[in-house]
Amino acid sequence: MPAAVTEERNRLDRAALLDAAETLFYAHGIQAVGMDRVREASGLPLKRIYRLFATKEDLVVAMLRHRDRRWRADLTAHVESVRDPRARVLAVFDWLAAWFAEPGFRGCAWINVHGELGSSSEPVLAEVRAHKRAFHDQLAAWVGATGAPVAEPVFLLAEGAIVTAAVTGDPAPARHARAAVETLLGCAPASPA
Amino acid sequence: MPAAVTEERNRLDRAALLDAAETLFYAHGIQAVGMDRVREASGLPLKRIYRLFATKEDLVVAMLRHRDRRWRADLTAHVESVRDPRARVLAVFDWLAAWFAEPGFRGCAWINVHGELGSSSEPVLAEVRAHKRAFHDQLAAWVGATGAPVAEPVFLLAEGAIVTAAVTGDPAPARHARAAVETLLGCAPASPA
DNA sequence: TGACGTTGAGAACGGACGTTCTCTATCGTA
DNA sequence: TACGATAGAGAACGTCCGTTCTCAACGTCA
Repeated sequence: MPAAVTEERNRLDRAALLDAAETLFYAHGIQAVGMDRVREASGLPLKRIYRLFATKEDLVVAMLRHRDRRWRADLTAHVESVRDPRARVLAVFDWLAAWFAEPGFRGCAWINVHGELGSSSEPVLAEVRAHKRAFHDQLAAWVGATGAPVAEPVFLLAEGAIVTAAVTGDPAPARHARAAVETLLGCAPASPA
Repeated sequence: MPAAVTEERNRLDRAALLDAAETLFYAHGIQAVGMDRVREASGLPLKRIYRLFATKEDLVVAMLRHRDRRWRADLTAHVESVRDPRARVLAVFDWLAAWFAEPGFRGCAWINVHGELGSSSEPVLAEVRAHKRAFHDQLAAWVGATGAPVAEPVFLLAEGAIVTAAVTGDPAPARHARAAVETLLGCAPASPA
């Protein structure tokens, strides 16, 4: 069998596996989902799964990276379809509002996994921090383009809206955060610490 | 044995058990801590534990309620030692900053447990929502006393600061949130949606 | 065609979990 | 002192987990 064909098959199986793992782990948490359910959902034999990822921890890390790429690409596509810098920042919160209203929304996958596993897995913790830093830096760049020095509070409002929408099951926090961001962008306060 | 003595013993054992459970569950998560570790840490025989709480889920719910009482009482004591309404709201974020800097800080116990168990346990979910609503309402009362209609964003900034401090391990979000709250309290915007 | 490396399907393994049971010791009461 | 209910210590039970192993089927190349 040509190596190129094997490679292509691995690529497709990896994608199917990561999609199945993401759906299950996001919906139920990591420890509540056994590898057998991942096998069942992905349609891949357990042996192949373990050849693609040596341990469940490896699969979790890869799943988080997979989700990170898609999540940030979707957000960026939505936000950067807008031209005006202030409107861009507000568009972040419109995107959040739409996300919160999706069926099956269960908050931030990275915050959830951090709450569940804590610091018991160094690679997972690193992945969580990498995602949050990437989101923070991206948001800070969009806020920076408006000239208002309010990147930190805008980030905190986004994070607060995500966890609050998750816990309450109500998408309203996106509206509240958006209104506050409008105020902050318009206030031009002395630069914060 | 007089009933009163038995009652008193149960009360003391319950308190020791809830303290031990809180420490373990907060540090490592719910599913990662077996009942045997709770027994070891509390010094109580397994049989007595199961007479006080019929299932692990019952223990988790009671532990969350126990922590809720202490957490909100500590916060309230700190905040209400201040007189000026605006200073009271800012004192919330000073208290958060001190909490974030404590050794062993691992974020909000209720958000963590929600992320871990999701909606797989109805009683736990209810306890999480009850805590968040109580904190929200308390904070809204303090913000309301300043006359500024910014209860929602102040709450979201607090939540965002808690999760961000937990994930990054850095207490700085408390300062950033505090600075933003000062701005919001001073801005007097048109009342938000 | 025939030998062989690799695969798929699922059983098997070792351990951990929540919960219950056994057995002995203890204590209050007569 | 003798007895019955209760408590403590920990073994035991049934289940589930992550991971590995077995074994039959298959496709590939001499």
